[in-house]
Amino acid sequence: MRISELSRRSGVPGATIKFYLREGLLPPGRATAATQAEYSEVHLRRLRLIRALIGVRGLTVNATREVLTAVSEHEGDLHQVLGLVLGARPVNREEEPQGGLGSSEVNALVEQMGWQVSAHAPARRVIAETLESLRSLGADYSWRTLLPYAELARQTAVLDLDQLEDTDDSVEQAERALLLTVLLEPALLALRRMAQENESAARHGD
Amino acid sequence: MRISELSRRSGVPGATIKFYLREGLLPPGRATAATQAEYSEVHLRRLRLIRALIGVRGLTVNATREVLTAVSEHEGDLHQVLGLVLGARPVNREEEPQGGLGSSEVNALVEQMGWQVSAHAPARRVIAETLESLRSLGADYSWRTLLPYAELARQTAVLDLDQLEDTDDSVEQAERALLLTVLLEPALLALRRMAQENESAARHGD
DNA sequence: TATATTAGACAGTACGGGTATCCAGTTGCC
DNA sequence: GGCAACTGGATACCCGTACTGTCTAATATA
Repeated sequence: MRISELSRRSGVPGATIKFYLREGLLPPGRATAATQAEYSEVHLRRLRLIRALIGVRGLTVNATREVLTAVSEHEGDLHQVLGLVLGARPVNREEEPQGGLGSSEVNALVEQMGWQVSAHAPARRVIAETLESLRSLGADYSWRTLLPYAELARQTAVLDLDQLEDTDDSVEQAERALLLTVLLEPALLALRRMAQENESAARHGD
Repeated sequence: MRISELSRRSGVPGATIKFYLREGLLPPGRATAATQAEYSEVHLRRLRLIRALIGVRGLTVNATREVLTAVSEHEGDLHQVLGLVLGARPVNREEEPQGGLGSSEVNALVEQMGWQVSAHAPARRVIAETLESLRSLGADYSWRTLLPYAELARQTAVLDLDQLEDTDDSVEQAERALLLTVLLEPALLALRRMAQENESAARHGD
């Protein structure tokens, strides 16, 4: 398959495919001559995955590359792949040393839940930041407010991991881990919003 | 309070405050002369909210303005405010007419849950898109796969709405609705990721 | 009156995510 | 073998977003 066919079958403009090749998101095709390369079904699949990560989820090109290379380097060790995927931040902001006032709250939350979570998990930052923001806005949120949410998150994670059990193929499993952890996120938020609308309607009549 | 004090107390650069004023995110101060305006605590509070929406959550300036004006126009009717807030999309893409194959799936899901959700809720699109993406990638996801997630989303929404009950002040309530629906989202995803890491560690040893 | 601020307008910047153009090399087909 | 059509790769360019810097006339402050 040449680039034009890849473009036609994926719906992605040729120029954009070249851009992804340049950026290292898509591995180069097998070169058959100086101006000719052969692309496979793997490329097509990868291309669709890239589009989903960038388009459906809002990952940046950099974040997408990091996730993809991490997954393909460690395919086989599901736990490790998950760890790498979980490290990906949707909106990359500069890495500050951390040490804010909210991080001890996160520790309390993690401890209360009995969770085993690495100390440098970006998710810790996110929660600390959110708590700090909420408080700077006057809301008296603490880690205790998040506890029931954490319990629901735990149940969600059980659902997630269940779906990874019934696959043996390591490549398949790695990709599925990606889909579950990263691609499902907008859908889960959307579910919550619909549930909120419904709950609000139920409580305040219509 | 003049702009420099507003800048100092909020930590936001003066030039950026002027930008928000220009963009209509921040209402203009009370003009005392041609080159003098007076800002209040309300401005400070609003400014912090803007920063949280743009910085912590990844809202665009446009989305932020829409949400803020919607909230301040309808403060008082919590259900309506919620509806307006829920309409805000994190990553604004152009509104296509919709009608994809996934939307009937969303209908099935909503019906099965017994939810009352408006037909034009953006969340429907998000779920339909996600389902279509997942399937184009070969995963055999259907609305049934999402059912248990929907149930957890319902429980989350109950938590959310509970927290809005114990406030009478309508302005306070509107702002709290904003915080809960919009600002809490990254934290909820972060909780899920930590729970996934923990669950993965528990299942596959360490 | 001298100095510092200020509001507001406008131009410029940095970055992300692509597009468009060009060109030499290659292929298919008569 | 000749020629149009296509290809891969490099470079330049474009557009939107979120600011940031500079300027100016008016005002405040000492």
